[in-house]
Amino acid sequence: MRVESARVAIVSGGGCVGSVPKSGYLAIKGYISTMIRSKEWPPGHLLPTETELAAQFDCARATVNRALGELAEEQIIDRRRKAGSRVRDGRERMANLKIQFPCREIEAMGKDHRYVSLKREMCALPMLLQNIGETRLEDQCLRTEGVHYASETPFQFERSWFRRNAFPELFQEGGKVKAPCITLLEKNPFYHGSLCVSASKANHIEARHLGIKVGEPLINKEYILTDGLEGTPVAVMQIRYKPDYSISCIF
Amino acid sequence: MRVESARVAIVSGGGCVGSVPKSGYLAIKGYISTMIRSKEWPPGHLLPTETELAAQFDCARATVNRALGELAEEQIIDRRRKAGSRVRDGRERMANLKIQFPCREIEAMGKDHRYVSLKREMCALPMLLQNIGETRLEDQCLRTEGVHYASETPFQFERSWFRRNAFPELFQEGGKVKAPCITLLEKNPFYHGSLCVSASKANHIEARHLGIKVGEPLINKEYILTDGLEGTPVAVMQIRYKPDYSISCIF
DNA sequence: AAGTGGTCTAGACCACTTA
DNA sequence: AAGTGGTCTAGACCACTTA
Repeated sequence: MRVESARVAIVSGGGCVGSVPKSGYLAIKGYISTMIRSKEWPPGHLLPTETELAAQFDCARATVNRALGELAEEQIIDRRRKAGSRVRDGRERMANLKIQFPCREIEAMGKDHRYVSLKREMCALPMLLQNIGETRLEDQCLRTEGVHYASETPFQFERSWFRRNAFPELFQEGGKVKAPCITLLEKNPFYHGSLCVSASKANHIEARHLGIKVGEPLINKEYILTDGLEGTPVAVMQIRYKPDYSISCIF
Repeated sequence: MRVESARVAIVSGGGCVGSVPKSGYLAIKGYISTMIRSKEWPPGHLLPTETELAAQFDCARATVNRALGELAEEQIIDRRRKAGSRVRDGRERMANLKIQFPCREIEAMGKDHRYVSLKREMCALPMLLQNIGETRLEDQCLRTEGVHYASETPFQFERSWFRRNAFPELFQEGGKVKAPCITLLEKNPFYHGSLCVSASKANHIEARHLGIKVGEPLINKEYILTDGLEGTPVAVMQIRYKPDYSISCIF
């Protein structure tokens, strides 16, 4: 009975077609979304208080609080104590971008993943892996280059650096060399870090191994991975894609 | 007293340094995060039930439910009724990417935004703006080209298409031409849509207006905007950036 | 000082999923 | 049939912010 009255409020309030909310807090969320997206409540508009909405939907304030909390997390509204909830100006939005390491990205396309190692050498710690304020620079680094194949087609050129004391197992490998990303994921599937997307021209090595011409545009992803507990940067992965590759997301 | 016991559990449970949770549900969240990120609970591990955690932290089950609910939303754990909560294998992550229209992106850098219109012409509806299953193709389209300046430096080359019946105001403009994105944001700040990032070579027009050489790599963003209430595609914006531009996010 | 959101409690009923 | 998570209630106390 109570839920029914909320549903009626939605349909009459905004004409939200085809989305029947299953439960109370989603009904409230849908009603408010509709009011905002139909511009009945424009940016800057002050929403009713939680208490008022609870009365309007004949539900507990906690239910309203959940609905408004999710809308705030989705950056549709701004909430401040005493000041109330306001419709945001929607000029900045967030989209969800999927983060996938090379091996996983190829598997997700339904293709076989194969890694061909081109280079493995020790080097000094690059700037990107140096902690801010860090004085001990004695730590060594493994620099790798290799190509990831998606079912016999070269798909990604990878150039990476791994801090030695974070990945001792990478320095003990003999025989067939595994893709570095596989070792990473086996070690810790919950890395945090940053991703930077840019464009560059293919140099001779990249062009040869990706099967394109020198100077063709490449899309680059550069991951900087940090250790989950301490936040120390432990690895840099630079991944280059042929120009037919693109990155998509919805918002 | 109750909160205190939860805090003790965190510190002893995982050695989470420097992050003192302010309230109960964050304490529980922090404890579980630490157990997972320290690999004490590996991927696939079955978490205690909500009831067990509520007893352990001496709090209500709703408090545990909030903590677990947020961890599920962050894709750290998977939750299923009767089956319980399990640690996810972390091979796919999500990062938040900021969506900013050209004018807003330049303002956010603290620079002045100026738009120079290069072309405005009518054309047929491009494929990208055709609704799936749509039969009425009589709708016309405005095609624009222009450059966005960030304090006198050309920053973005924009090529866009706007469905006429969605943006009648764009077709009535006289005098100085506003940047299309400004008209869009004034009309509706809450567009949904998709973003596709790719790379290409600068052609003559793009190179001349961005002040770079023909053939230099560009980063492209292509937005397809849909109407908030009906989901119809109403505009396509192709934005090209010089190769010194990059897109960053954290995860 | 007063209003508003943030969080928590103790209990409830239900939905879903597995055994 | 039984266990688990999903959601809701009615009430409470507190934190923050504005007037």
